[in-house]
Amino acid sequence: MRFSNLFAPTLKDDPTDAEVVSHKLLVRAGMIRQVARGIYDYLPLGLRALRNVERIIREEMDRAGAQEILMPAICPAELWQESGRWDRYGKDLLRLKDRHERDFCFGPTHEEVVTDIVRREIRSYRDLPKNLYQVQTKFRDEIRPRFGLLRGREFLMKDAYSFHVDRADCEREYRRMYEAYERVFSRCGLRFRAVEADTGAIGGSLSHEFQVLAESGEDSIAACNACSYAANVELAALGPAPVDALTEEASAELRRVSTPNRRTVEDVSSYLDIPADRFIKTLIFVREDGSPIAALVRGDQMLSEAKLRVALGVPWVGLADADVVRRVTGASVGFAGPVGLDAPILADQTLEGIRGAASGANQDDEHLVGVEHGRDFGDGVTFADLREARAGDRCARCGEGTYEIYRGIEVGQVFYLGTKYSTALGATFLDASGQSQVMEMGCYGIGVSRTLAAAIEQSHDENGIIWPKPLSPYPIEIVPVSMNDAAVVSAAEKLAADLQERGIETLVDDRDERPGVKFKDADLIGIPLRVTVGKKGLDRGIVEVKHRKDGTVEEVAVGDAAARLAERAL
RNA sequence: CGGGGUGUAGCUCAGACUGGUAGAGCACUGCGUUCGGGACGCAGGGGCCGCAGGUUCAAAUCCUGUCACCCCGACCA
Repeated sequence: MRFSNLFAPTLKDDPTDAEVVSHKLLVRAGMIRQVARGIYDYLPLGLRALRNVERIIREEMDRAGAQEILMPAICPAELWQESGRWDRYGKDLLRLKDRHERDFCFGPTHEEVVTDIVRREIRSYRDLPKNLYQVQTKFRDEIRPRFGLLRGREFLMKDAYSFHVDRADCEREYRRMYEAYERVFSRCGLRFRAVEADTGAIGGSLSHEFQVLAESGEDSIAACNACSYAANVELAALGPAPVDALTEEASAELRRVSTPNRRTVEDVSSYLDIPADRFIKTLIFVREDGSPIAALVRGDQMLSEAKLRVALGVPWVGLADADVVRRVTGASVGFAGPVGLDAPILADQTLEGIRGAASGANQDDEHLVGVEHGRDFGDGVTFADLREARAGDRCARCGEGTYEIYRGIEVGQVFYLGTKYSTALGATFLDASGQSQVMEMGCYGIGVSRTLAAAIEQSHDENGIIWPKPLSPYPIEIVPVSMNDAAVVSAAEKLAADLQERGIETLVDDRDERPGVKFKDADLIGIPLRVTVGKKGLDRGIVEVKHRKDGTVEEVAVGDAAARLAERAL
């Protein structure tokens, strides 16, 4: 490809609306342009890189035995009503009406549609298992799209769904997909970690996320420094042992103290001069049916909603609004406490046996001090692992190591779904004995466009993108230093032709620009190998090969260049 | 949805407080000089100052509304 002909409008300045580096660089390098909030054009270079991610995914999915299909982007409401998600999915679901006023949605995920295909066509255990995948544009009307391709509303996703005769077979496929994902992300040149994950709105009971390690990531993951266990912090298992000896605090008299308008742990802590870890933080939640529940964690800890859901065995909980809080506690938000509270209470296990603690008094502008588990509250309290893991917390899996916390960008997730959708939609088969059985399902997603952005988050410098070789729009860029020097131009063109003969497509910067301009753009665009063809080199019979990654330059004899480059480009 | 911010040339931004001929740098066009890390000179082109109302002799500037985009929060593969 000749640069003079390429549609790659590069920019010198960072666009003001971009915050993270992948967004800035993708725009500056002329690879994407925003069309609307969270919706982007892919220009030629960006699209080529995106296609590379797709290609790797397809190769590994096919290798793992999955089959590609393509489902509609626009899906009829009926299927979503059948699974119950039409009402439950919320505003992320973009709903549309056709000219006949029939309801449709732009598919944010395709469990319903794929399950519908399978229930209509598969009747026998002999037809199972099946793993069907697609690479498709999805739309989720996110509350707050941001970070360019990392959290768009429209995005490219690979989603796969597998169907099985029993759980064991489904778990076998789960492992196969897990391994396929490891290959995909390794081939993309990413540093990543597979972590145990929450199953969220999709449902199911076993799940791993594939997290690309990057400071700009929106997820926090906890990884044990002694064993192989890693999990999203909202789920990372913590042991029952208290992190410090709260129970050794002397028993104290229960007293009521005035705390006018001090609602947060921080406020009350500084007002009463009691450290935050001596507080029992009481959060009121409601379940799907509206029934309230109180969740207790220490004042210096963060409650994990995911862990609370798991402990309750429910798919959803939400923080109660002010009215519910008043009804349950008799006070406004900020003064809830476990003593005398008339609601089921779940408490983090580190609170078991706590003494001399402070908590809300269930009365406006008052707190209690000297609170003691067992003496002042405890009846009907269930202890569970409810808090978010922090750096230094002991790993509950091995009991040896402690957690280190990393930021991650979730680029893929695998789920064991069980029979949630197959039951709702009636995807059944006849087993060997002629009995009707419900299919076991798994689902497996990769954010294709997000993976592209994640690669840049992880691989760039102050001058621009540094593409991992397998993702680069072109393997090699050739830069003739001057277009006015016939020898330079013809050497560059001959090299491009020789490489083309070897099946390697190059980007040749044939623009009549000053060398500095071409070098800057080459760095920005980030192609891994840059061949500089200049008079100085040609006089000595060499061209220069510069590695984008580390800036090293090697001189290669003109005659050997094509062969040498062909080796390196592959 | 709540809080904050910004909309002026393709990009980055001045101008607004104090109303009076719409600006700079980069980019773009032409000519010339230059040519190994974002050159220089000369001459040009390019604007419904987000949109709609209002105030005024006069509005980019003041007022009201509205739309878009960005940030923080709640939410989320």
